[in-house]
Amino acid sequence: MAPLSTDSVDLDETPSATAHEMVYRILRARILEGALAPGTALTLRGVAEALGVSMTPAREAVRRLVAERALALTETGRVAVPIPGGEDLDALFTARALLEPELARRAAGRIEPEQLDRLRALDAEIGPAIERGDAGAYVSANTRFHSVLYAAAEAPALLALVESVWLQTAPSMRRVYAELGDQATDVLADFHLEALQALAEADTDALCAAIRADVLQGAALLRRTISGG
Amino acid sequence: MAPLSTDSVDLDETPSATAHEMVYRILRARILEGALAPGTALTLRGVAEALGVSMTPAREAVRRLVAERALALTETGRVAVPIPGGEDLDALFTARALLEPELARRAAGRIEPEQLDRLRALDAEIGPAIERGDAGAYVSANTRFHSVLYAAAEAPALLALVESVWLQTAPSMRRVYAELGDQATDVLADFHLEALQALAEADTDALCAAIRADVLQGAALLRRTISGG
DNA sequence: CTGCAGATTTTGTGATCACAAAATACGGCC
DNA sequence: GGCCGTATTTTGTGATCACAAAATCTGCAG
Repeated sequence: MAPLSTDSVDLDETPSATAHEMVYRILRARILEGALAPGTALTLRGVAEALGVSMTPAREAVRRLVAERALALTETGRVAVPIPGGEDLDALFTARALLEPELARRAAGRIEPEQLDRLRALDAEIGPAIERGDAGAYVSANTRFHSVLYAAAEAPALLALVESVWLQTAPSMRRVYAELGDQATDVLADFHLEALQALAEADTDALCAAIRADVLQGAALLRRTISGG
Repeated sequence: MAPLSTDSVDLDETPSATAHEMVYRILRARILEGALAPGTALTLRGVAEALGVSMTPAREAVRRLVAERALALTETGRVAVPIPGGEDLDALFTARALLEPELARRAAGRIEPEQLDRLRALDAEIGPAIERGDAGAYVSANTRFHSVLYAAAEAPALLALVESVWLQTAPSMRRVYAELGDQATDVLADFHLEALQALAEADTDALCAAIRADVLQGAALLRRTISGG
């Protein structure tokens, strides 16, 4: 139960002060940055103790993540970070490739200059994260880049679908980028820059293409890492 | 709390005998057939009493459905069937139009003759349901048709995404078909028949087209009903 | 009849407990 | 040393309770 702490969770946007929501946010953030490796086992009492709450809110937060497929139950009711197979990951990236360009399309018309600045700032975080080999920071910043962009789409139902997919792929992607190490700079084309340029020029089609390429690059990278070992 | 009963829920495929799972299945089935109108309020104690369990499993089942966006929380923590706006429904049908052809594509190659027979049987249920004006039975059979087809795709991650969308659209669609009444026979083209034929001929592209047309027809119908009143 | 202030009831939240099943640890046996 | 059966511990499940906030009801004043 080591990798659970309250720091680095965005407590600013915490409208609800309920315990189970706090537990949910912390666990979710840990999963999204890949801090919980695939296969990691969790226990309700462990989560509860680590976060200083009783079993009830821990249970609710964990079960919520199970419903979002971020966690999975064994046949006997135990909780663990799922280990998606190659086919599962293929399906998940297919979903991303279908849904994210649509979200980008909807975001293109509504994005505010302020949010565009935030995107630039997030993109600027990514390079350094790669260079210092911090896979967690990389995956995290990468996710937030997409998240901020899609928030502008004002399509919460679509965003929820995509976020469920992210939760399922993040633990595996963390491993991929960790194994990549310093080769990352060579292998990864920066489609985020293309996306930013397309946004600045209000070129919706180019934006969608950049996002799609970004997703497909992730899928290809994953496939390579799985088959290559 | 009237429209909650244990009958007509498929208890055959009930591997888990936990109380919260039973509650979840019953509520889910009710939502999918549109038995709970948009805006319907639920209470944890009400659900618990109606189904003969304590608050704990009722809470877990309800919160699970909230996580799947089938139910929604008000700002004060109350639970209700959400009332999606026109833009929400548009986004949800866009997601269906993107994801379901992909599921159909994957199902095309793997479907067994036995499952094809089940599809035909389900399709045969739909006509009579329309004629006797049973919107609930129609929506339910329709959903099961798609569900059985996509189950053959063996892509649980994709199926889960689509099922979450169904849960969000079903209450609204029930209203649409109910208002349609006996006009349904005239308005609704039977794309399921086209899909079945494409499956029999192993024509994957035709199957995807039929599924896509089926989804888009639903979207158009919904738009018409919303604007028309 | 309408509007509002207070009392009452309803409702979600979280803690605690008992229980059964599963996982683990232990010890003896071959 | 390896293996299996038993005892212990761990763990999820579900029930019950206390509490606070929200919603509803009640009755009075205008």
